[in-house]
Amino acid sequence: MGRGKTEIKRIENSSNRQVTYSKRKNGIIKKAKEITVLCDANVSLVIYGSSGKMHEYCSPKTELSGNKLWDAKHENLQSEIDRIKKENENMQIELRHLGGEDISSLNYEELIAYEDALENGLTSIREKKDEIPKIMRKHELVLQEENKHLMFLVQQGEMAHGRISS
Amino acid sequence: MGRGKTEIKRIENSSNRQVTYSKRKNGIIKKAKEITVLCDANVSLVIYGSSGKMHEYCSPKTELSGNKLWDAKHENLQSEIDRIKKENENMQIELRHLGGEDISSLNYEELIAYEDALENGLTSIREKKDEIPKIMRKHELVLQEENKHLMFLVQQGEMAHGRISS
DNA sequence: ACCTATTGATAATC
DNA sequence: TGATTATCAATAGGT
Repeated sequence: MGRGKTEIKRIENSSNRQVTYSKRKNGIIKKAKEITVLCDANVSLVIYGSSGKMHEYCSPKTELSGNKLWDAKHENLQSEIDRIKKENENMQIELRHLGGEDISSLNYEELIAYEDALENGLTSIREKKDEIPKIMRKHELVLQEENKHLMFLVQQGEMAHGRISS
Repeated sequence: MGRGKTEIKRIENSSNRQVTYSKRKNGIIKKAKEITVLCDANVSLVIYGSSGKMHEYCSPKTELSGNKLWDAKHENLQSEIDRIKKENENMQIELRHLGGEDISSLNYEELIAYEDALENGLTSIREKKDEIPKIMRKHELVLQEENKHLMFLVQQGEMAHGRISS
């Protein structure tokens, strides 16, 4: 349309192409708006010009179920990632500090705090560790008792069947 | 366009609306294709008719940089979140273990490993901690020396001006 | 669905 | 860029 029929093929002249792009982009957006109003339709339209500029149109109802929703979701995800990464980093630093690494930057108070934390942890771990042999010993004793009992029952059983125990 | 000017407002007659929707939808998709070819543009277009049917057009290059890319990006982000969360959780558990919490489930070997780790960390931290008073002491000595020097200079200056030092 | 009068979009030009 | 206009393209309404 316009002065002379237009073949649908790439416009080689760069500035012509830019002009046509701009005009037609507006045309499409206008039509999108129109069909939205006329027909109760929902339209989500994104146009990337080769110039790099992006234009978009979303009909009102689509705004929350189309691309923008995705954008929002994206941002949410990204910010969640950032938050978790931050958390992660802090924990890594703390773990390294607890391991005695990268502690040059710590001041005296921080060092004492870590010392306390490590001592407390060590105490708890050692308590638990030292409990275990005792528990194992208990289990051993219980098992030994049970063994004795079982052996007694076995012997009784054999005697009741008139066998001679070996 | 057509027989009589068309006002841009909702078409109340349902079947007319449907017909117009269908025609204009095709028109928009055609225009989208045209701008794609003519101007090297990328278009992502989704139209939801009120009838519930959805139509879409993506220019070839957009197919990988438009909605589908977003989908992929979503998946990437989601999996990154999962990965980091996992990492996070592990670190939290380790931190708690190092603090002597939630250690009931640990076996003897693990307890010993934590004990070693805590001892090593404690050793490093204590070394650093014990260094600090020494460094401060050094600083103090240097400052004292400097003080002495300065006082000497002050005294000399006062004498040169014929004053009597108090 | 097809047809065509008519409006709308736009290519060329300034 | 923006405006103009001759032309082509899209389409509203009728069949």
